[in-house]
Amino acid sequence: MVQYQPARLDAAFAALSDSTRRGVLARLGRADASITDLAQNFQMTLTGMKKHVAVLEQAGLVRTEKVGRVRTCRLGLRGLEEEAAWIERYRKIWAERFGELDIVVEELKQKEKANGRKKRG
Amino acid sequence: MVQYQPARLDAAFAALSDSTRRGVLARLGRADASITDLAQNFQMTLTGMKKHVAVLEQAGLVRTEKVGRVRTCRLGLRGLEEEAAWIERYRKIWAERFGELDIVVEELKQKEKANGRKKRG
DNA sequence: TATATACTGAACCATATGGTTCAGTATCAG
DNA sequence: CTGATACTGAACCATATGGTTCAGTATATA
Repeated sequence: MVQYQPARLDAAFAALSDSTRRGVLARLGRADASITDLAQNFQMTLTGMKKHVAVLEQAGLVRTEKVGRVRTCRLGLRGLEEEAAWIERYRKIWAERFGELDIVVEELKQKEKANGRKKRG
Repeated sequence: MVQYQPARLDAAFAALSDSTRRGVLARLGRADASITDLAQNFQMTLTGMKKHVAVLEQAGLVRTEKVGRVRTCRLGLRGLEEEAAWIERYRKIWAERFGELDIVVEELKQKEKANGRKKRG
């Protein structure tokens, strides 16, 4: 059983609720970047970008390290396991509640392709 | 390819960033409820709960209908497909970037069990 | 040493959020 | 008609958010 830590989920979902921050995550997925890099990339002041990075850092999604003048930003050590788990749980509830199993089915199709015959036979 | 609508993701993730609202979704997953029900359930004024419901409604996660005096709240017509897709995409990037493929592997295990032989052979 | 670069912190601003109270309006029960 | 119930809207409050500018500090470069 996954144990949900409310404050953690709060922080992560809040961090993800801003398109600039989602963009920063995508950007850092391609390569590490300095605050200056990110600020230029998203057309924002250094100070503004610093704040976004701080939000991502507090949510554990980004970590940073300052060497000399430059603070390098990288993807954080944790992924989005809890968040994914929460959402998946919701999606199952939702699908059950509506009896519209399309979504779940679509997801399971690949598995079914493989295992389906067992049941069919 | 999934097309991401920033404003929609903003609204949904923002809606999910509050534990009361996540609780409301879980609650509505079990059964429809009135504003009064929810307010009692989460120890809050009607007005306060109304606002939370409004946030969820705007994000498309809840829909409501007023009959007589009572506004009944139900799960919305859309699930969290986009949000799940965004998170899964991030998780893949994250896993690739770290070379720690455990997460992806764990997810793909079932599929691989099925399709693996094709590649192996 | 002088200058440019990279960040940082404080202060400010407008708006949003999460909650409240209070004063309604609308509906249902008798 | 009377009263209770269920919601609604306005107003208020404290705090957070997303951004800015401005004035630093620290580091690299010439």
